[in-house]
Amino acid sequence: MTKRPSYRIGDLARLFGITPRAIRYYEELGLLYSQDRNDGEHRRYPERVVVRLKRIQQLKDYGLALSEIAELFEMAKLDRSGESVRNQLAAKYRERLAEAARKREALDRYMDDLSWHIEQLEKVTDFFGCPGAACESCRWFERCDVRLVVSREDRLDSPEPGSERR
Amino acid sequence: MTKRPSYRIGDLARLFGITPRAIRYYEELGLLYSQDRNDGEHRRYPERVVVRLKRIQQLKDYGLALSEIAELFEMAKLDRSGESVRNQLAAKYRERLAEAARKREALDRYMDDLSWHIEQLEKVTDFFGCPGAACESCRWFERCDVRLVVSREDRLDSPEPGSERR
DNA sequence: GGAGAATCTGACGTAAAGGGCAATTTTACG
DNA sequence: CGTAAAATTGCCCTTTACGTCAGATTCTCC
Repeated sequence: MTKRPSYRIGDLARLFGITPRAIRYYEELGLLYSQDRNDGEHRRYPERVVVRLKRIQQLKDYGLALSEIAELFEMAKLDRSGESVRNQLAAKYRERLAEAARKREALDRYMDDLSWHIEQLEKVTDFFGCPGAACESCRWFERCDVRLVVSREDRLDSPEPGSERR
Repeated sequence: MTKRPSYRIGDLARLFGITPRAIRYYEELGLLYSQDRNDGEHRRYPERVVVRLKRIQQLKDYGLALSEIAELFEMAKLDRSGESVRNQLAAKYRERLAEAARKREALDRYMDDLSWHIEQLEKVTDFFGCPGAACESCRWFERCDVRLVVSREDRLDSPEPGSERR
């Protein structure tokens, strides 16, 4: 009967800035285990779960879904040496890293595009003439991707869709 | 009765690499309008919607939710001059840009972190001893965030949670 | 032992952007 | 005209990570 300190669900929730519901959910998914208890008794968590929760948060932050985290933990149970867990985890990390790199590039392009559009919005005086008549004199014409899809004689896009004016 | 060419839903779908369902959904959200028709008739879209769809895809790519795109279009209807639409759009874009910048920074930190963890995984031999005994001699100790939360005498986290072995 | 706080279980709800039927109709083509 | 392809409406389903009750029970503290 070692009187090791144990946590109540609310303590953990506060400690990690999450709700009890989330913790129960993790437990439901098998990411976490509370100590044995009988029906209706409040959960008690050993200190270990603090590490677990921290790890869950880490992995979550690194973009793993809870199901993936569960897999890793499952694997860890079967693999006392830690060898394949480590490999798997490293693989996942590398995967995420590559993905992050892609995202970064996309983000860069995105920002570049946004900047361009902002600039354009500031300079283009005839908003509804774009795409349309304004294209003729548009200095962005070559970069414009709307143009590609639009035939010369098309007019304004915006006002009144199928509307009454004819 | 000008016989202007009009699109069928499937044409548009193919043209934009989306499904007819998606197009109907856009229409349902008021992002798109087809020409008047009676019950059960197939939808016909004027050429204009090609521009619309292109724009929707652009805005979507730029991270706007469909609801936001709808807002913009709504605004455009009320504002023939295009002035406030332009401002609003520019504001949204700037917002997205700032957000993207934040994301980029976060992404950089994230990648840095991931790299570190990968490196660590490759070097740390005692996976389950981390955090735990291995902390004493861990060369990453200072960067470790698990340590912050773990008391000295805590042991392995991974194998067997509340388990049978004692 | 009693008040009040914390927690329990169970079930349903949410958001976003469509996906996937199914039964029926419309349209295009030869 | 007959068929086959394409569309129609309506409605429920999906995913993820919880949120949000509600009513009952348990814990803590005085």
